[in-house]
Amino acid sequence: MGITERKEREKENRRNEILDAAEKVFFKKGIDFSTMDEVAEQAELSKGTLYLYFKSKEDIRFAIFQRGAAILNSLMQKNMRTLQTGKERLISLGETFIMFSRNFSDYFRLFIEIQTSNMENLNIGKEAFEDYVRHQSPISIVQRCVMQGIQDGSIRRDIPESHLTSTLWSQMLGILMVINNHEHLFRIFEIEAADILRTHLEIAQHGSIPR
Amino acid sequence: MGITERKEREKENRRNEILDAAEKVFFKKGIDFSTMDEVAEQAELSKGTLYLYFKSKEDIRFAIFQRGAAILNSLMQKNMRTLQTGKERLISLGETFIMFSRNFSDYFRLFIEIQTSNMENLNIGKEAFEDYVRHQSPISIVQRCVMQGIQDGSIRRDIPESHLTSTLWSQMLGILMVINNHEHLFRIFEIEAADILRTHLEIAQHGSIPR
DNA sequence: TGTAAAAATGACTTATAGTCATTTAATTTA
DNA sequence: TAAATTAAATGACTATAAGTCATTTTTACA
Repeated sequence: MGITERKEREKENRRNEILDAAEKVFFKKGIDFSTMDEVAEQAELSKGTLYLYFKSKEDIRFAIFQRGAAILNSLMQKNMRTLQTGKERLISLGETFIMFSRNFSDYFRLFIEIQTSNMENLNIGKEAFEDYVRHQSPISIVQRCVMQGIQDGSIRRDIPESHLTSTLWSQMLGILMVINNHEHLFRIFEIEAADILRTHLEIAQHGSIPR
Repeated sequence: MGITERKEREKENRRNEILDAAEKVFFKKGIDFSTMDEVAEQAELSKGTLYLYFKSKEDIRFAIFQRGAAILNSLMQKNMRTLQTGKERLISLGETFIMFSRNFSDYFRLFIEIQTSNMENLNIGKEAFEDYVRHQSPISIVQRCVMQGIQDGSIRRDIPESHLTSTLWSQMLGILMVINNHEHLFRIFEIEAADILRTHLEIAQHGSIPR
């Protein structure tokens, strides 16, 4: 029964073609200023067909986000590999983010947009979301690093691992968010993205009060 | 010539009536699920009139945000007053945020939504935005505390004040954002909002690596 | 009380996400 | 292989809601 398999493959391909088209359109004009008709035209399909493969415009957006998240994920895994301590690995995660924001700026912007929106009421399939959290979300990597750091003594052991993980992750998200869409702060404070990132890594390690 | 003044007062009142109505509608159903027609009906005005007082739906949303920001601002000022060091005052700012999120949850949610959106392309008047940044935004209070803390020795002096300010502010925003709209993290990690806040204050002071 | 200016109205325009009855293509069956 | 069944694709259509503007109503004032 090779037909069912071929059909499945073709369906997957069509899905990816639609995502390719949507990426082209969305990244060029911005998602909010792009229409489903434009995506359909770029994909050389009718609009109705888009809705056979995706539940909604937001569903497409989330699928593109997942592509970016997968890239980020593998970058993190790779950059971490040679490092020893949990602390070193956590720092490398931060640096990977910076690299990602430079080399994949479209994906990065979308990543931050999705992460900073209320994920509870995204109009997307539950499965897609569950899949992301379990397999692509960087927070699971952060968690592993924190656990390791607590083990190897490079991270404080007097704070519960879950508290530390979610706090470090949240702080980092805040930093990325500001870098991504609060350019006015840079103007007002006359600082650069790199300053804020460096300072964040410093404070997350050593705190802001004198030793 | 008391007439011009009365007219001005009436205009201001009308504006506030519209905001009252919009708050009622928006906070009840959620902004995205509320229509301008509903706001008009609640305000007992026609839709066209709304647009004589506000540029757009987003402009109304931003004006409501400003109301909340003004409340938050005065709470911060008040709670800070009796405290001595910059460090103590910074901590009190964090606690005020928590209090605000509990006692003014609708304003808080909107505050986070606006702060975490890309403020550059909000469809609002430049003046409204400038006014906010200059007079209501909590970041200016943070900055004063940081400066004071550096002076009085309760905050590290080896990091430029502007870097420290924007970093601490960004971290706090990230924490608030996650608390506000990443409930799934709480489920997955089995933690509470209070845990993450407490941990954040601890790390922002003393860092995450062992002393 | 007549007129000019200001404020308010709501029917209308515009824009776009999402639907669904219909058509076209592929696959199975007799 | 022709007919029948199933799957895929279409695009005109619907629904919704933001924002506009010619017209009407109200107010100010001579």
